[in-house]
Amino acid sequence: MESVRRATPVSEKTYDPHAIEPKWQASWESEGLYHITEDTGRPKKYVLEMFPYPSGDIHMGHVRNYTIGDVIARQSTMRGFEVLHPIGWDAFGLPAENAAIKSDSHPAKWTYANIETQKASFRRMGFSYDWDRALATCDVEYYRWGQWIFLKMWERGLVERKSSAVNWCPSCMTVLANEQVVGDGVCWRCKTPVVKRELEQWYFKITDYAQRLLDDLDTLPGWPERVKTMQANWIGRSEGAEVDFELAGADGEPSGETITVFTTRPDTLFGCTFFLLAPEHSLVKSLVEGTEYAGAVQEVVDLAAKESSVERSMGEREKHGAFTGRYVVNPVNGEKVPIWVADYVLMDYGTGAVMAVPSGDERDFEFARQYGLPIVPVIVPEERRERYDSAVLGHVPQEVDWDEAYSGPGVMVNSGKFDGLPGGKDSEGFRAVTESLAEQGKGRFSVNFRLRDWLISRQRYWGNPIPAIHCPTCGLVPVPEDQLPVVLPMDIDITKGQTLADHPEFYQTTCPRCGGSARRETDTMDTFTCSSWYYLRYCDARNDSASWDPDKAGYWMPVDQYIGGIEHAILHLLYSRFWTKVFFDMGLVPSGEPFTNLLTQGMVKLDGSTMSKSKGNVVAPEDMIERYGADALRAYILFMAPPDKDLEWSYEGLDGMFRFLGRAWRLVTEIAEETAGGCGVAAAGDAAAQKLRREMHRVIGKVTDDVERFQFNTAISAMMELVNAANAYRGEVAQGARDLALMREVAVTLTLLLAPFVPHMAEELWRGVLTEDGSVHRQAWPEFDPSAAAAEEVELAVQVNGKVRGRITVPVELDDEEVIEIALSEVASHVEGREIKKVVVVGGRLVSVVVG
RNA sequence: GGCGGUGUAGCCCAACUGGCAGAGGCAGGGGACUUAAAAUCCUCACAGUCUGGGUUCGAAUCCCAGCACCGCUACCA
Repeated sequence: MESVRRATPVSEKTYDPHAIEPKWQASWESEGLYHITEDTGRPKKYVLEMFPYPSGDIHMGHVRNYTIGDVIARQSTMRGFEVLHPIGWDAFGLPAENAAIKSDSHPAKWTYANIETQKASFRRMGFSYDWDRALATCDVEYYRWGQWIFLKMWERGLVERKSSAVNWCPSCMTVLANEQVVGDGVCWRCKTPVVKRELEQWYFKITDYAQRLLDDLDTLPGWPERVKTMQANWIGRSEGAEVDFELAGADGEPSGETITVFTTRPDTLFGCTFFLLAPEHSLVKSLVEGTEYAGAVQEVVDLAAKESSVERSMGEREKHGAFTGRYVVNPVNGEKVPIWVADYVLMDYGTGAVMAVPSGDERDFEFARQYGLPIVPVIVPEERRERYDSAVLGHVPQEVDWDEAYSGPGVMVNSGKFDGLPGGKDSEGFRAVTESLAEQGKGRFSVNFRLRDWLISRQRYWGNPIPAIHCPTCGLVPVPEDQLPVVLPMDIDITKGQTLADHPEFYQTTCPRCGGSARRETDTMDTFTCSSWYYLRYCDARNDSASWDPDKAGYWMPVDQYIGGIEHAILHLLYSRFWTKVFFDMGLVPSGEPFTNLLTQGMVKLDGSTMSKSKGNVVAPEDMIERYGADALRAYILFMAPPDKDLEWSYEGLDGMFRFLGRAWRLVTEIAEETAGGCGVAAAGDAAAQKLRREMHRVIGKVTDDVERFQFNTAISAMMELVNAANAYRGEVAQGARDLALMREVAVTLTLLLAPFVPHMAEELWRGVLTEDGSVHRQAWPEFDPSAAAAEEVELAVQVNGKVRGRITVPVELDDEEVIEIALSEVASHVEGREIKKVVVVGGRLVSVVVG
């Protein structure tokens, strides 16, 4: 093959991102290229990335998140959709307060300065946002509608103020929702161990929606399975029964008082050999007061209180318990069961009381062994029944020769009239025992959820004020709608750690109901309330008379593609689903689910660990933009790995991406020069041209398909192949003999395919180099023509007993029988004299011959 | 402990969901161009898919049993 290498190019216009990127960013903005409206007649698509917290400079995680969204948005536009692609800032929150304290500034100043910094970075990245819809949740024009929503929730009975043991972060000096206590019992934001405090707080009754939140996960096929699993686990639905145990008085006689427990295994009730109360249970004190048991019980209570304030250790914790000296009566057999206090019983799950069945429950088993309590087998595998059945033994065994509890299915023994029934989760015995209890009024089928109400009040300044007033005569009074917004005052001395509770001008007010003097609520709302509806505000961001116009939400919602980090699998994504269901019930949105499809992107790592300032292993996006330009960074972060997988940063790889962009640039510019004098008419072309044309169409198909499946890494590699194929063609066919029309088509196609990935470079190639009209980002996506991609001949491998013994090249239109004939003659020497048992033809791939 | 993910060339990653293990890139070797270097271009080698079984004409892909690493979760009755 003759190597027809160009000499020094005629034009020395090399790829220079620093010249073209700012130019097009300014141009797009002045043209209003990304400003969108509702009434275009094109189908809508809502592409959304989780909005950032304005923490300062952007990091690689942002780059990845927003680049993925930008490619989807841009390609969707080219494919004919009217695309809503907005951005904003989740701007309330504690870091602003902390930073302000440190720098003797104001949270607002810090926040808005950071927003400007990030905005500039996003512009430099070339993201196609409709800036006219940008918002910050700390803008009063935004948060006033959060207050309005709060009032609507209140009207609907979804707001509650109640006292209970709550999570308190001593570092953030505020309470936290359960979802915000992460990992090993630490604060989601500052990682400080959380302590329990009994406090009166504001809640949203998300538990009212527990069943719907669980059920509707099934309506989300476009969500990753693991996110749905995590949410289902968090909601934690358990089917079981409530069982009422009557408390025996101190004299041992029935007291008439009952304690109800929740159990998922009512079939094991006959094996209940002790009864447990959580240390925090309200009955504990009265049961032991003045008795010889008080001391030991108090020790357990004190230990538990200390435990929860100490960082919990990994793995199993040792169990502690003490007998109270009192008994309950087992409703199925009237037996007296001792009541113990145990620190493995949680006050905030179920009723805080547990029927302990050591033979069937791992924890109870351990506790029984530790304190020498009896273990009565009640569910045993059928084949071992005789060893434990009182009907055989003549007495009820009080001990088992087991190393662990048996919680699997089996047959009921030592259970009175239920003996012989199958036992286990959701078994016949499970139902029979519960029904029997129900008949006597001592129990009932019941469903229990792990999910608890969402604690939304925060004792912090930089948040959305809760629109409520405490009136000494009227009690809790909502701020009337026409008195909204409750404006967050700016004149606060944050360096002294002041909050609204230190601001009399704010909290001194009058009761809207009776006119008397009253105190305004000084807590602010959890920042997750702000992020629970921002995607709706984008639909109608400048509305100053409503949170949003339901018609506009009806047009854009639900979000077609949502993109963000897995860390919000429960937090933000659960809260947003909850609010959307409330809005749906209010008729404000068209669907009960906010996000139809969810893509959770992986982390960006360096040397195997996540980048973080504290580890000092951060690669700053701004530095990379400065060196290689935004386009190379965008393309590279997509090229390294599929979007949902973690990726390992490599500087060398970015070099390679920059080289590729340079090659693509050179290819298009050289073709532009070569075809500057006209292209002539497209000819049938020689073999080389045909090959290039096929390759071009194959790549169109591949890139289209890959973008649809979010396989941006392979989409980019396909574009590399197209560049390689075009260069091979130019190496093969001498200048003057080339098919100019085809080359021009390749250059145009490549530019269009590149456009969503490297928007600045593609725009410069389109308008500047190829001198085409309009913006490349308003062009139609290249049409894939399968027939143009199809080859006339295919090469097939011929296998004999699984080994490749030859190759044949056949016209694609040959039928299987003809292919087999050619294949057999190709491998005749391997088949000769042996019996052909089977021949398999895999179209376009291979022929497999099986011989005896 | 529970749930989930990943394991393919020195490295990052592909493989039409059962069909010849390699598309692309990085790093490496060789070459062209250059007085030289950089840049650029051409070219080459390298693994039999974590291990052990099984199903199949055929397994990276499906099944079973393990191993390793990484997430999330965890006394939820």
